[in-house]
This record gives sequence, C-alpha cells and structure tokens, in this order.
Amino acid sequence: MDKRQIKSRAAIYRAFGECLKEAPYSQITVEDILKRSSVSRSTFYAHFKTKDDMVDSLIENIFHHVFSHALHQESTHDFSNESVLDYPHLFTHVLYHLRDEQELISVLFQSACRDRILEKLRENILPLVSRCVKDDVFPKKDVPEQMQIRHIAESFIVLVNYWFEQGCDTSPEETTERFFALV
Amino acid sequence: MDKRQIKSRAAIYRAFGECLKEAPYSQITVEDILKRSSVSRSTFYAHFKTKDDMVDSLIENIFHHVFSHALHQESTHDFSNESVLDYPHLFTHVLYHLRDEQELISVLFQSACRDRILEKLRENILPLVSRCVKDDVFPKKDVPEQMQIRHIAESFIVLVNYWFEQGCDTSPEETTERFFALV
DNA sequence: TCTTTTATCGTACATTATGTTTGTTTTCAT
DNA sequence: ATGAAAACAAACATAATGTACGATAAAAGA
Repeated sequence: MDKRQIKSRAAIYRAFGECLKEAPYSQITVEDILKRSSVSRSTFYAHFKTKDDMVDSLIENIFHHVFSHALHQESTHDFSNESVLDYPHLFTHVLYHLRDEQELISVLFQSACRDRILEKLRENILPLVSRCVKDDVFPKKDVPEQMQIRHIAESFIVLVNYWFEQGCDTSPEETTERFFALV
Repeated sequence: MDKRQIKSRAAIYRAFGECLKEAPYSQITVEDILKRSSVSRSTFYAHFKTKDDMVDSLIENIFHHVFSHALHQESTHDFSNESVLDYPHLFTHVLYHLRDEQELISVLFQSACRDRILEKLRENILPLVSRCVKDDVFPKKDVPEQMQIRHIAESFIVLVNYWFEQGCDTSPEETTERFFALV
C-alpha cells in the first residue's frame, strides 16, 4: 500500500480514537474526524464509504495484528503427527497481542463500537475454542456441543473484558490460567 | 401516563423495531421513524431528545417488564429466616418474561443496539448472580470472586443469546437447567 | 533523473437530517 | 362541558453527508 495511504488511514484511526474519549460514538461526525486528523473530506471518502465502514476497517486492522501470528502458528503446525496444539500458549499469545493495542482497545470497549470489536474477537476465538473442545481440552458438560463452545468462547471474551477493565493488571500467562480455571 | 403519550411511544417503538429489520441502526433516521409511525416530528422531540435517547427508553421499558416481577419476589421474600431464595425458579422466571418480548428482543440482538440491551441485561443479572455466589449456589473457583461473578453472569447472557438465536426452542425450565450445568 | 501515476487537498455544491418554533386542532381527564 | 395537555402541520435555521473537480504534491517506475 502507498505510504500516503497508510499515513492518511493512521491519522484517521488515531483521530477517531481520540474523539471516542470525548464523545459517544453516535455523536462523532465525519466532520470531527476530519478536523482532528487534518485529512481532507475527499480523502476520507476516497478511503471509506461511511463512518461505520471506517470503524469496521479499523477493527479489522487491529485483529489482523492480533491473530495473524496465532494463525501462522496453527498453519505451520504439523497436524500429520498426533500431537495436540499447545492451547494455553496460543491463548496467552493472543492476550499478548491484545495488550499491545491496549490503549485503543480500551477506548473501543467503552464505546458503542464495543459490540463490533467483541464480535470480531468472537469470530476469531470461536474456531480456536471449537478445536479445543473437539480435542477434549475441557471437561464435557451435559449440553449441546455448540452451546458449550459458545459458552467457553464467551468466557474468554468476558475475561478479556475484565482484564482490560482492570488495566491489564495481570500477566497474559496468569490470565490464561484463570481462564482455564473457570471453564 | 396519558393515553395519547402511551400511544405515541408505542407507535414509535413499533416503527423503530420494523426499521431495524430493514436497515442497520446507524442508517435509521428519525425521519424514517416518523414516516413509519405517523407521529409528527414535534411529538417525537417532545418525548425524546435524540434517537439514542429513544432507544434507551425502549430498552428500559422492555426490562422493566422483564425484571419488575423478579424484583418483586426478591423484595417480598423474608430474609429474616435463614432460607435461601429459589434461584433456579428466579432465572426461569426471567427467561419467561424475556420470551414474552421475543420478537423485539430478537431484532435488537441482531442490531447495533445489541450491546445496549446486553448491557441492561447484565446490569439486572449481576446483582442476582452476585447473591448466588455469596450463597454458595455455585462451586467456588480459584479466581477473584468478582471475576467469577462476571463469568457466571456472562454465561447466563450468552445462554440467552444462544437461546434466542435458536428461536427459544427449549423451555425456560430446560434452559435454566443448562445454565446450571454449564457453571 | 525524469516521467508517469496516484493520493491528497481545497473548495464548492446539492442533498438530506437535525432539532426548534409557532399556532392550530384534537383528545383526555374531571 | 370545560380546561389542560398532547399531537399536529408547516416552516425554519443549522449542520452533516456525500460528490465533483481542478490543482498540487508525493511516490513509483523506467
């Protein structure tokens, strides 16, 4: 991607994050973002169709960073031998990357975008948890398997939420331990 | 409240619910709601400051119905004797009332309002779960108590979510059983 | 280095949404 | 029946949205 595009997008993302500290999502206008980022109106609309579209792109961007490594580990892992993935390490890994984006994610968690970022987290975590359950990493419960998968995935998500609320006060390793203690 | 006010509000709520089936939340304008509800602009603004305000009021309204009975049971319960509240019945009760509002809640769950309605559910469920944990209804885990409370409350919420996604296909009683099986 | 491509900018503009105001009509409560 | 209060219609100022265009600056490629 062109250097200028990267710069524009970064400026927009940053400005939006700052706006979110001062006003609720629905009250932030494209106008506000333009002023703060010093990006011109036409440039904004050259990149994004709407404000919503911009936020989707921002969230996409965050999770690309968070999960690209985890996915890489998965894809390079040799499934032909019977060994099981090191799941705790994988979750810890995800937590490390989330913490890297702590400032922006914290703001998003407190905003009306919260749902969209949690949805994205869910989308990325579900396949991971799904494989865990199929590998019998967790004790089976007397409920439909899909329900248990959802339950465990959501447990991770709420843990992440709690973790961020506390300002990521515990280490990713410890947080993973707590996750496994809970489910 | 005046009959006319109730009628106006109901028309607005209904129209909004219909709009939500056709367009994402942020694209729905006050204009759309006015057309659909046949309520005049000035009336809308006499009731609500903004669209967001209207949604808050709508959600408040739903949960008033859902929780007013449960809270009543709690408040009339005699805490002076040592008996413990019938928690499973209480959760079942909440599920019954949620199911009564199934149509509207289902739409809200799929919209950008999702987060606000879940937040409200969380707000109402947390005190209930909090008391459960203090009454040792659930097995203690080796994590901070607040974290466990959050975890269990969120488990209930995700269960409700799942339940609605499946079209409330199981009975409230059975759903409560599953909840207790999970946590 | 020179040229071509492409992103950004500035400005202007049409369109649409917001929120307020005013006077009138209808409906409710008593 | 009558007064109080709510809904209405219409008009309005203000502000946001999204588009268009030529000019300028920066990056990419030869």
